[in-house]
Amino acid sequence: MGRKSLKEARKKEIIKVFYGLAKKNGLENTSIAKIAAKMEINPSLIIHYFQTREDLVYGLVDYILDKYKLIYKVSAAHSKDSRKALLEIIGNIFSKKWNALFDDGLFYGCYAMAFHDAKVRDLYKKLLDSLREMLIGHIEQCREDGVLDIEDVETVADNIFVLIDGAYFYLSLVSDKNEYEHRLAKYRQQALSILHLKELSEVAG
Amino acid sequence: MGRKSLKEARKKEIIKVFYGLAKKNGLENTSIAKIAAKMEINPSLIIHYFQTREDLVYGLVDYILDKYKLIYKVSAAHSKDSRKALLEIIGNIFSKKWNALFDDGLFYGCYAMAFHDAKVRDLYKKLLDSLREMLIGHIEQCREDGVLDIEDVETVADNIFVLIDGAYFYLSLVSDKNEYEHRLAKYRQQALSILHLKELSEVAG
DNA sequence: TTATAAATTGAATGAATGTTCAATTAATTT
DNA sequence: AAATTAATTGAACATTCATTCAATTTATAA
Repeated sequence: MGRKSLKEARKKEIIKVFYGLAKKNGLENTSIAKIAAKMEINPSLIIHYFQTREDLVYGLVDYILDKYKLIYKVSAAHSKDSRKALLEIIGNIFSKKWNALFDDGLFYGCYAMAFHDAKVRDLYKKLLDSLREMLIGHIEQCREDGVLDIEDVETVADNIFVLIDGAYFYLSLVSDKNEYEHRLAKYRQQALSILHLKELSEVAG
Repeated sequence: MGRKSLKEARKKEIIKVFYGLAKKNGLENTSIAKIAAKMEINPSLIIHYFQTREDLVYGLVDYILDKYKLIYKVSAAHSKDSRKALLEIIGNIFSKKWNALFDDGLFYGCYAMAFHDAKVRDLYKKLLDSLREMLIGHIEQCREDGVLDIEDVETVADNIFVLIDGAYFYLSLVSDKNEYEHRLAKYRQQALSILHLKELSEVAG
């Protein structure tokens, strides 16, 4: 009996507001009090759900990494065709839509925490490793299906993986829209070149 | 007349202590008071030299980016031989010594600030662009000297540039020494492959 | 030695921080 | 209706924060 718990839903609400404010003003300028003010609730309610600010930040990191994971999602339509699946992933990764859906500033802000917080470090490490494994899996599948001419799958996957991180890193500073798209296209090309593939025109959406 | 100014030297001292503390505890956990305590001086002295905390942070960013620039330095010995100069740069970049000399955590922490601070953004953008230009210059020189078989210099430079950023990004999370060195070697190999060069055994130090 | 200018201290400020605890309000079950 | 459980508030806490200002110490040149 008693009232039914809103715990999980409420925690997510709080983290979303946290995310929004931190995106605008930076992680270091976003306090519990400010989140509470924005939500028009009492600061102690936030502490009620997350016992400490530290836990709240861990929640944000989870939230951010979950979003990041989406970049590697494959649509059901291509899940049977390994070649199309891989091309979709490459196409997705090097598409400008992430610019709107995902905030790089927070991604790097939280990443910086990994250097003095073991828990954050583990979260990032595990995520990145799982994404790389996923990429290896897709490429391996393509090779088995005979649609990809590659010797060392791991090395190829690794080079693409690093290309992604580096591309995202630099692109975050490019504000000119045309330059942004131009570079994005170049990086995609480079990814395909690493895979020994030509430019993709067949796979759209 | 009057006392001679220690301003610049003192500012640098303060920033070095700032750097040291922020490296250990994170940027967000390093206050003016803590820096002052570590130096056994009065907090107001720090404000005397840097008018606001904001300015102090800008000073730190400058300091960090200056260090980062060193990665691209070419020793005098190789400055006449474009091929050796390029190989030295590649060798330098993908060497583990930066792990000790340079703190990636702060680099990313400050980088995150670029997303909501125009000044920091400009500092990073200008530095990265100048480094890329530098790389283009070296590669272009090699091509002119006929020691490099490359069509599109800018694209090649860009791909290496992005490889560097991506490599640094992921390597920051690799704590196992053997894996670290193994990956580093792989990334260097990939850089040379982009340049259409074989593994370098001739250039040491 | 005296004037000068910079270095440095020390005390004080108000605002914001994260966190606590007890009290109250609002659902849901018996 | 009564009991129960969770949501939420509100007041208070000690700490820390960046910053201020006036006072003092210290070095240098005239």
